[in-house]
Amino acid sequence: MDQRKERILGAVVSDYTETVVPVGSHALAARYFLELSSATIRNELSELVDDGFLAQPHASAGRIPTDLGYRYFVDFLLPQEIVEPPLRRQVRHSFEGAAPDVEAILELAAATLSRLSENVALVTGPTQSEARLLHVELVLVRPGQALLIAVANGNAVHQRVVEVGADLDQEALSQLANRLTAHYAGMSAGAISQLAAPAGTPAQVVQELASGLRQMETRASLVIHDGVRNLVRNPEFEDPNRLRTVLEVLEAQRILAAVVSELAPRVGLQVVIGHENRLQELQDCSLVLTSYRAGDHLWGTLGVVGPTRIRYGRVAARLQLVSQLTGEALSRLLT
Amino acid sequence: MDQRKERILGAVVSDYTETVVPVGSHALAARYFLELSSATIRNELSELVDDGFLAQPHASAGRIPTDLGYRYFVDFLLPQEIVEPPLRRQVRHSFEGAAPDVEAILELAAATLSRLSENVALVTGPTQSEARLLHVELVLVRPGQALLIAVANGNAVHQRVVEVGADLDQEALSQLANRLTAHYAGMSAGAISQLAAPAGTPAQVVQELASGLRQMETRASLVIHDGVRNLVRNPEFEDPNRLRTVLEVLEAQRILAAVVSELAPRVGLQVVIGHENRLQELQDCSLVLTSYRAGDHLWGTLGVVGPTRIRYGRVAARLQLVSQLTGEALSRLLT
DNA sequence: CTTAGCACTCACGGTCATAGAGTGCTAATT
DNA sequence: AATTAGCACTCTATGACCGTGAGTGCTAAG
Repeated sequence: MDQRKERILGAVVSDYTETVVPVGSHALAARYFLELSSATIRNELSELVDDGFLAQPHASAGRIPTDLGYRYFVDFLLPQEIVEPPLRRQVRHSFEGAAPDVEAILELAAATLSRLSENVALVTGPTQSEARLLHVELVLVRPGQALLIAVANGNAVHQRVVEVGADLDQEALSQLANRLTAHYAGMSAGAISQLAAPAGTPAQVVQELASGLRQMETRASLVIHDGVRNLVRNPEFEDPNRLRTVLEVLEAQRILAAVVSELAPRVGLQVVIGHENRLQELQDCSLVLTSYRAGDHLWGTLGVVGPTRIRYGRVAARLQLVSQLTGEALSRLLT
Repeated sequence: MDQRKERILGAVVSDYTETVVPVGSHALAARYFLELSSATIRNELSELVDDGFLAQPHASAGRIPTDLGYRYFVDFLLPQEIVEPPLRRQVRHSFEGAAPDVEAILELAAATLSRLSENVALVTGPTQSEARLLHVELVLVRPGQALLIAVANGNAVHQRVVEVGADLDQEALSQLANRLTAHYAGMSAGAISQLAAPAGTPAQVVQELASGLRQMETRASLVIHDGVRNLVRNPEFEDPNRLRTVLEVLEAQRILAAVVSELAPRVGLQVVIGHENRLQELQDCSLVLTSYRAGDHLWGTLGVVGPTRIRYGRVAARLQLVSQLTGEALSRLLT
């Protein structure tokens, strides 16, 4: 793969990405290679097809990149784009004005990312490597039932109604909660389930403390998405069946969570192109993923879903901006 | 509007609803009116067009109902459908197995409703006519900052980091929380903001208590939706622009919340057909809305969005089933 | 009031021809 | 040896044309 071939591949990718029209030798010569004739470019194109980087929709059409072509482009030719400073400022500003609430920040991230990427944005909730119990509270809601509130580091709160002895009044519950706080403070889910509970603690309470902490650790099962409206603008999704296939995945929380968590990069950028997706339903799509981090132990995934001809360079730059701002916003809130 | 005309209108609505093909006099005669000739039906159809209940896509095509036609159908001709017992049982069963968590139940409701209606489902969070404070807790997260936790009736919990005096330790915070609980217990947001706070209470805490309660009262601003994948199956949304228009509303939380809360029926069924929608973007859609209630003071809205030729009878029946089960599930959890 | 009959309308689908973009190959050029 | 001009060929997209058939409205008879 010599340099000229790379330039041509790059030109085809850029051009097709913007126009969504198969690009021919003539157009290339005119738009990108004033110094070459269309015949020369034809020869190169022909070889790029042989090598699997390009394809022809039909014999007398221009070329479009294959998934392999995009892969090469992403791995070796990706232009380092930057987010225009005015846009950058504007986005930063909107994150600074975000409501101090985890959900609100995640939603802002999704909305912003879908706007900036002009595609579908995915955001997972923050995952904590190890949630530690800070505080326990029990509030009587009716005889025999109390609302258990567990607070962990990172301001995570878990609540659940539990059964308690019918003879316990609010006074007794508060005392019990204080004992539990003293007993378990600073512990993780594993430690809690191993340590014997203080005398008189209802069984369900301890169970719920541990499982609550575990839930806090894996809020990543929550995947929010935004920007489906952008998807339908792409000519490749004019076919209702294709669109439906993708929508089915996007709306299936579990599947989506599995896909994202399988791919989630701890650091840096992860790009999955078309057929590289394990999920058949996503084989017309590309994913661009990265992670945000808030503090040392808290992190989540941010991603963009679009057609394989998505503008990788631009999307990557904007994704990284949003990831950084999301991390910062959550840090301010949680640590 | 005599009875025969009504029958014909009903037949056109039913037929078009199922086939999505303009229905002609001949087809009507053959399928629904064996005793009448197509010529007679033609005369009636022609009058129904004059009256505004039907329309013709073009001069030599069959008839399709207008919004007014659907309105008449819904108001006077709607068949009382019932949900088939096996389906009913199956749905009831899935609600019985729902996780004891408000969000989980609402999501189950949305998923179920979109499946049963074969359209887009909308669900708002429960609104409380008047939230009353049950319990206050303050947890030190770092010097000068504490996590304020307010518990109201209906197991509603609000949390927020607030600024407190840097000299307060956890001990002092707990005492303060106890005083606040004693001081404000049983009060609504309005009452709290009027009553003077106990000495030594940081200003932000009282403010936050009141605004937290108000937020609990109006969790209706949360509207979740599911089943967009069903939307693209409808031939009327094959046009990407139409689809996009609707998607833009569905993805705009605020707008959607405004639409739903404006229409939300306190009781019974509310149907909005095509142009009856205030929002221009929804003029190709119909909404079918009802409310669910959990206990005496807690209620929310459930709805279906589909094309104007949605099967009103069937959707209404299924919507009411889901509404009932949602209410029951939330009641079990919250009261 | 209903219906048979009839002329008329119009979308739909198929065929056909044309235009134009694009290719691959060959031979000439540098 | 690489590049390019030239040319024949391929294939799609577009638009014109036309027959078919579903459906209508109107009229006159039952």
